[in-house]
Amino acid sequence: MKVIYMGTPEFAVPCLKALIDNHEVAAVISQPDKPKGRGKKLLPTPVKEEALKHNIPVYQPEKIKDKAFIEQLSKIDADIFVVAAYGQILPEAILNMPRFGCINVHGSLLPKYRGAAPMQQAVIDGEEVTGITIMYMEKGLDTGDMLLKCQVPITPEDTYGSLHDKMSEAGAKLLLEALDKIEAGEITPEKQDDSKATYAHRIEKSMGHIDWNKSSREIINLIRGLNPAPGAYTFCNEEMIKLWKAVEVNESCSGAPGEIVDINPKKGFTVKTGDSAVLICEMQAKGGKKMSSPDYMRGHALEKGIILN
RNA sequence: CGCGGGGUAGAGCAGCCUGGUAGCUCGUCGGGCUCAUAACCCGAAGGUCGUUGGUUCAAAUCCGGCCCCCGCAA
Repeated sequence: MKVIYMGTPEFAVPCLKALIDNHEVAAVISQPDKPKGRGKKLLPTPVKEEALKHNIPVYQPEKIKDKAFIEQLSKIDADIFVVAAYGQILPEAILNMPRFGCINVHGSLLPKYRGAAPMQQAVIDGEEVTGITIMYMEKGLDTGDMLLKCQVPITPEDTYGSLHDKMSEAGAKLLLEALDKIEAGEITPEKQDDSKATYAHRIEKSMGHIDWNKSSREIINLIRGLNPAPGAYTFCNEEMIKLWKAVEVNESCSGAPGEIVDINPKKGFTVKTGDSAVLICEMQAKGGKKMSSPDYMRGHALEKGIILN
């Protein structure tokens, strides 16, 4: 089929690759390059970069609602639009444009986790399974009729990062299947049960501030869900440290939530939580890179009784 | 020209302001001690102090250029 693809971040790259290998990608739409990173350098989006490798025309409208741009799109006369983490809301003029409509690759099992950060939220919530939904797009946010789903398990070791990689691959596979079925006319859209809908809002950095009164499970899941970005953090002697990996310690121990209750030069240090305690495995101090907590302790004096907050 | 921190032994850090013998914790190797330990004691190896110019009798330290890493902000 002749498709127009709309996507922006790394997550949307495997889908684009799959489309290039199996269909005709007439154009790629991605968010405008923005000054990113330390020097304020203008960086292409991952999807744009991939498209350019294959000499596919890339459009980066500031606002996709722009009338002139919409007209340009219609001239391409694509069969279907495929959207994956594009980052802008499509106006109805676009939704109604292609013969087979607009479909979206979404990182959750709808109607659960509609919204911008479904994968992070699933890990933060301690879910054991999530998945991909391919759906028709309509006016509402992630409310369209569902076409195809596949499950992706979340292991206890998974982080947002590792889940993201599995999901983007699963999404690409499912997308191809969906396109084949749509073309063959052998797919039945299924309505979402709006009463079961939940929303995963955009992740903000402040969400990473650890509340040590919470349970060990909740804290560990937060750390997992925000790894590798933007990271869960706490303050130690007024200085922010990011925590990248922690495991629960079962032995009961006394102390206030946030208090360092054990120091082990080989394993790391242990912090009291609301219900038990967690051993910090990997962390990062300001200006430094990620390191194991025993490495950190070699150069920084940590003692029992210090309160993290 | 967005703001800031940093590059010193295999790892993590101190030393720099106030130039003058390369230091700490850990690891490694060798030896000793103990029923035992995140053990303890003795000894050893391991560094062109990111790179490159400059100042100086003398530069990890002061000054300039460059490379790389990281936090914030976006």
